[in-house]
Amino acid sequence: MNQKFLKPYDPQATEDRIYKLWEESGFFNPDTLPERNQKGEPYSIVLPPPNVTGTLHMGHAAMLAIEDIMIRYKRMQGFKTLWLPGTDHAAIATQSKVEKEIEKKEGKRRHDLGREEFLKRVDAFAQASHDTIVNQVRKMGASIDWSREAFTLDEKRTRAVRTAFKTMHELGLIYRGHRIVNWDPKGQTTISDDEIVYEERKAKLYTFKYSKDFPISIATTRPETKVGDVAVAVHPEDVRYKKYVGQEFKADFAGAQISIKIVADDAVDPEFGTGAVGVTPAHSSTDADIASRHSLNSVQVIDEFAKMMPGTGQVAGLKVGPAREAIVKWLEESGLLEKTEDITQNIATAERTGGVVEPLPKLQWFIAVNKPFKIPNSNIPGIKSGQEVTLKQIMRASVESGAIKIIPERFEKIYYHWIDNLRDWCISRQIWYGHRVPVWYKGSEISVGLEAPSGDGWTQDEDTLDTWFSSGLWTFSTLGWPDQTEDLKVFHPTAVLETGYDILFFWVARMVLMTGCLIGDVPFKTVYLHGLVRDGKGRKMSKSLDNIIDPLDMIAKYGADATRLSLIIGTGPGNDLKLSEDKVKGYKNFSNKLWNIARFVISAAEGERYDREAGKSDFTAEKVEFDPHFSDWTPADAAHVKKLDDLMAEITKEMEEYKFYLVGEKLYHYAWHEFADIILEESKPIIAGDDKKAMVSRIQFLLRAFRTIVQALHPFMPYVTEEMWSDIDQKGSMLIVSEWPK
RNA sequence: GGGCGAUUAGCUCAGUUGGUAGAGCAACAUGUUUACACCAUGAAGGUCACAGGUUCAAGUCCUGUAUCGCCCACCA
Repeated sequence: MNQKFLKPYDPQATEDRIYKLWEESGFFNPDTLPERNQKGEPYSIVLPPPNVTGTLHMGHAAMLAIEDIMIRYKRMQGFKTLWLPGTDHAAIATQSKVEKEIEKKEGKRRHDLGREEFLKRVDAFAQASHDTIVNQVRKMGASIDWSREAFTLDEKRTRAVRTAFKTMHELGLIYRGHRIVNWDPKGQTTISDDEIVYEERKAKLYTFKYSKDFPISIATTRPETKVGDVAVAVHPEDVRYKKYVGQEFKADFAGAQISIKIVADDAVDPEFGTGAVGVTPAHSSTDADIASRHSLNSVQVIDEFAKMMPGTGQVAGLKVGPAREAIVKWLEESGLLEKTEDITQNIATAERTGGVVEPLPKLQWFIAVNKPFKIPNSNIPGIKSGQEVTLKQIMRASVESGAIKIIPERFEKIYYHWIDNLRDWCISRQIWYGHRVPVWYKGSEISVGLEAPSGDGWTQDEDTLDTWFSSGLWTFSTLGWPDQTEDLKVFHPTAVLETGYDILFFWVARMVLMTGCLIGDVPFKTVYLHGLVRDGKGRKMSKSLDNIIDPLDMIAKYGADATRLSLIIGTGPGNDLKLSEDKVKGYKNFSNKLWNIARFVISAAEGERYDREAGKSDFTAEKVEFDPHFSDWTPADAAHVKKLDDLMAEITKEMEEYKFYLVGEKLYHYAWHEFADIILEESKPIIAGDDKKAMVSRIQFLLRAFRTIVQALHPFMPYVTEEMWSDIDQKGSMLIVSEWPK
């Protein structure tokens, strides 16, 4: 017996060595898998690319553990498996992180460095961050194909992004428009609807009239925007105001000359406030909608720095805050203010910077989600090639038809709800780090393409694309699209997308949109959503709470296998997981338990027998070699075999149902409390006894059961199982490609 | 305002189509016996949030309530 079994299992001395063996074996790469897998059906997963903003956290560790389980399980079953890694440039997140760092160290801002120099700095940061991440992914034991690694901002992906932009522009789905966007004055960029976080804040609701002779009072929480009002909207059936509809009034509002038309619109709730709304088309998308229905013009009164623009009377040049106070003061002094109430309202803030979002009219690029277009080709059930559809319909049909299954199912409802509320997606950003909008201008000419048009005088759009635009292409841009590569043919659509439920809209829905539009297919057949990893008390892990558990720390202390198990057991899909260090520690003990089971089983097979009288053991007894076809079981062993077979059938079914938490727990329980506690204990007298048939039968069973346990546990605990395999299976094969026990 | 989820042993969670409540951890007692003290053996621990209903039978199905959590939303 290998002497290593005489000491407790040491993950530190094992894991890096084993990972190297796997990498050298070529089994991470579908092209160099054994014959059996080459002939197997393709099974592919793309890794949700971690942001190159720093290091991986427990959430990433959980994601890696789950995906590695899926891939290793399918690989053992003989599928042609591909798990494709990559990283995400994460545009605004990375840019602001580097910006903060530079400001802290050098006191400079990005404009002090200039676009080119600043981007060099970001690239350097991204590279360093990338290296850290790759190292962490390896430490987790991820059986991932590094030869196909991708980056959302590398050359190939740039070509994919530009091709996607050009194609969607030609289809009429990408357009440039002057529309109300969510402007983040702090980050100085537009953001999408999904990047808004609503915060509940106390506010004051002011009721007032524009002027003494104005017939209707209105209520607002933002008096400063009222210098941009062009109308007052009332409900068409509201008897109080019916008589005024169609009339127009002029007023001097705190020095600003405004003209207000009374319009009737269904969007107005007659029960709220005074039942009349001051319409500010330039600074509210609701109001912009009302304005467009009544052909009203729009007056912008707030600029990109959240300052009042010229022409706004006495508040011109003030920030919105002071401007609000000034207007309220003016209303009071003029005797126009009728009521001030305290209310709580949801205020829109930018997720990234925390800045209060200012709706502004701006010229930006959008993706039209409600515009019908002829889809060139489609494999999506219910949508025919050449049919007129909208992107929303594609997104809905992909899931409704069952072409995509979301686990857990309840997220399907949430997904539909999101689609129903979806508005055109603003994709241009006023930041530097990212894919530059592939559009060139020369005077009034516009060119959309893969590269600058020939000829002088063309300048490229200054803006970059929302990071989710490139992530949306991820399942196929990583496989070589727009080229019709072999990888694309074989591995797309991917089998499963496994990711956190928090990016269902940001990412999953966008992938469905982009893939449906550009490939005419679904990006994946199954979506498996995992939850958040919280601390032992159920709180989010954060720096300020100082409760962060670092995956690398856990791996160093207890090993990657234990860390992985702790992230799998005790949680189902879509549920948050509470993790404490004790939990990880418990599974470290399990690694060692397996180690000692190996020691017992191997030594028994090798003929070690304890001599009670002598008080010591020797290796003089007959050796028993594992026989996969052995059938001469004693009744007791036949019962054990049956039970083991039943267990395997059960867990194989549960693996297919993605119930990894159950499988992990059942294997843990069987190995420890059935196999070790009961079967091993009762084996001791049988092995040492005189009944040779019973002895052989029992040792055959021990070998068989232990091999099965090790194989079935391999997806969950790859390191310790692989390390033991070479001592269990003397043929020199590797566990990673051994056949899943049925 | 709309929607979703959770509530089962001290803690973390299972509980498949309704059929006498299960695991792990922790705690308790005991013990160094021929794998393992990163251990073993043993015992203990639950009005399945609450109230109704359907049923021969409900943790499971229906209705309602409470508490906690999450998501969505252009009541100015």
